[in-house]
Amino acid sequence: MKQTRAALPVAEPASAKAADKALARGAEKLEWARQVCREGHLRRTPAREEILQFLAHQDRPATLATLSGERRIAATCDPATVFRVLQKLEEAGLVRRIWLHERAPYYILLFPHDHRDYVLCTGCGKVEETRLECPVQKLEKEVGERLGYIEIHHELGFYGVCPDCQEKPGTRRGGKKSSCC
Amino acid sequence: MKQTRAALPVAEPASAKAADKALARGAEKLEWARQVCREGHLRRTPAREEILQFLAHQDRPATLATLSGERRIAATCDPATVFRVLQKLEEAGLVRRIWLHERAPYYILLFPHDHRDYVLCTGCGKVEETRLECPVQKLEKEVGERLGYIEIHHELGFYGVCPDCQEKPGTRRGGKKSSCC
DNA sequence: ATACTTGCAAAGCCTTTGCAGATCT
DNA sequence: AGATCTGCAAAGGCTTTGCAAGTAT
Repeated sequence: MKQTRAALPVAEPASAKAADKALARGAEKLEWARQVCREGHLRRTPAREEILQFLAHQDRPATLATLSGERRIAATCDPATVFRVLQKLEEAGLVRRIWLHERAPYYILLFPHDHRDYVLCTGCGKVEETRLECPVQKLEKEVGERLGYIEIHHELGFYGVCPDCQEKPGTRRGGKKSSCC
Repeated sequence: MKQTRAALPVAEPASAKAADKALARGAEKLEWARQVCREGHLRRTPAREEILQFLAHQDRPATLATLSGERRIAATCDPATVFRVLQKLEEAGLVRRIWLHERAPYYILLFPHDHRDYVLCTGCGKVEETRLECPVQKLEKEVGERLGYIEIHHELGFYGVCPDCQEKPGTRRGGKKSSCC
């Protein structure tokens, strides 16, 4: 499943308008992230800047390999640094590590009120976001009350075979993964 | 977070009656699992038998380490065998590998119509089941239709700080994990 | 000036695999 | 007999860390 590790292509926005919007949103996130860094007394370094830029403009979880492999980040710093930057960002509450379907952790930016759920292809490992209303948010409170947990959040992942993989053989459950996407 | 790796204690049923019920359900699952194995022409070996017994009576995901460490399984076979047995069971559709909050995969038995959602403590790593109605099942179809995926399933995990960890220091986000439970 | 960051290289942690011998059907 | 399993030991893949040098404040 090499594909999972390679840089995930950012989905092409449907229109120029949508592209503008996505860019604006990315800029907004980036600004927020810088602000939080400042408040957390994290120094502004090239590595952090590049990583935050990437995360802010990427609407899906990224692995360490994805990040380290991304051209601009790779040109700026070492993979170990990427790891440590993410670690710091996590401590600062900017980033969260989640586990989807691989041994490798995925990282997401925790922009406020920006919860997303994902769909993963069990064939090729592609990750997309559902773009559906998430029905679980309100359940969190209930879980907390019944079991006594606090500071609750959730992660919801859908797993299935994507259209591309459906056309290729050898992609089914338990079989070896294909590399279509 | 050593606790995650050690054998997870099976929750004490509230009453003798509940205990009986849980046992009966475990037996039912075990019978089903054996049946599927037979149909899949998987040989009946001590290792498989022990592992299936454990999974059938355990209502929460178990890691390789948990399984390999369990007394009866450890006495029966080698960790590499546990790994391979689980691999085979996964291919046969009896077991699924899921990723919760650690690099290590968790394994669950896929007893039909037995979907569960979990709550994980970000402090100590404890895993419980929510015992709440899962509202996501019906969303699966929608996700499939919109994005063209087939053979969809989902995994939903809640993350928070459990009651035990709330009493201990150093358990908060980004901090080092405690070992209370 | 000094505390935080980074690169490089090495260490770790678990999973995963090869192979020869044991087992199940 | 013949295909499957298993143990042991070694290989792998990625994350994680130590240390000395570099850099932001």
